[in-house]
Amino acid sequence: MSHFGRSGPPDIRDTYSLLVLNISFRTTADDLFPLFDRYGKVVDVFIPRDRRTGDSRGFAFVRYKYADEAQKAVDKLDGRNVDGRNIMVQFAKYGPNAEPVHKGRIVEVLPRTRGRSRSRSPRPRYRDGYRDKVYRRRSRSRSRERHERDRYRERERDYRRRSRSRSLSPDYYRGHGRRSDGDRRRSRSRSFDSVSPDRHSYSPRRSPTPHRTPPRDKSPDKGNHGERSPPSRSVSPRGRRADSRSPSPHSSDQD
DNA sequence: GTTGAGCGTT
Repeated sequence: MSHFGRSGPPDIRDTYSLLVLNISFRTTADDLFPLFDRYGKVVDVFIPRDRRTGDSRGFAFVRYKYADEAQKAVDKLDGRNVDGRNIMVQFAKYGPNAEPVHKGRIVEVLPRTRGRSRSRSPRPRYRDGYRDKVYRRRSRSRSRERHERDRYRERERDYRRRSRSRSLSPDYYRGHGRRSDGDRRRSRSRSFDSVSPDRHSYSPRRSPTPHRTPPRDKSPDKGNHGERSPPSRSVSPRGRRADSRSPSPHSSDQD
């Protein structure tokens, strides 16, 4: 993977994750590591990739050991041109396990409310004017949507596979599940039978569709047996020999 | 050969 030869997350006990966006598709973790390691102790650099193609998704996660170094890297590497692309470095908002992240650090969720939980105002953790350069375009690429949907679909598929099939609600089959062709065909046939029973009740021996004239040039057994007729005279009753022959009929008429 | 908003893995 994009790790340092280690499988899975190395250690996220006290690491600060930075989200690096707008990176090139060919930028690897090895390319970002020396760049980010210059501003602090980089614990791990991870670049999510597609499980099918294996291509980078265009963003990476850089985990620092200290918050101050991470902040410095954000302030320094944010907007820096890397591999011909201006990257956007910011603190990760969500952890790998969908856990809330505060300042790049995974917030420890306490099972029990500590005393009285005072409601804190959702003040922006970022400095003023920071999000001004994070705004993106409205339109998105359709190809990305397809990838995202595939990812989610794959994730759902994996979840379904692990989960019990009996737990699936009937609504799932009603919405996504597709009836077999037999049921659908039967349903449609019944509908047609109810609407117009005379339309589709045609005798099999009867041929409502007359056989179209078969190609004459392709049926040698039609009547050409024994008598060979030159295609330049007998055939083509309409008289299109001009096309069959040379574009100069008056010239070849001599022969 | 392409794409370009976003939040992560054995």
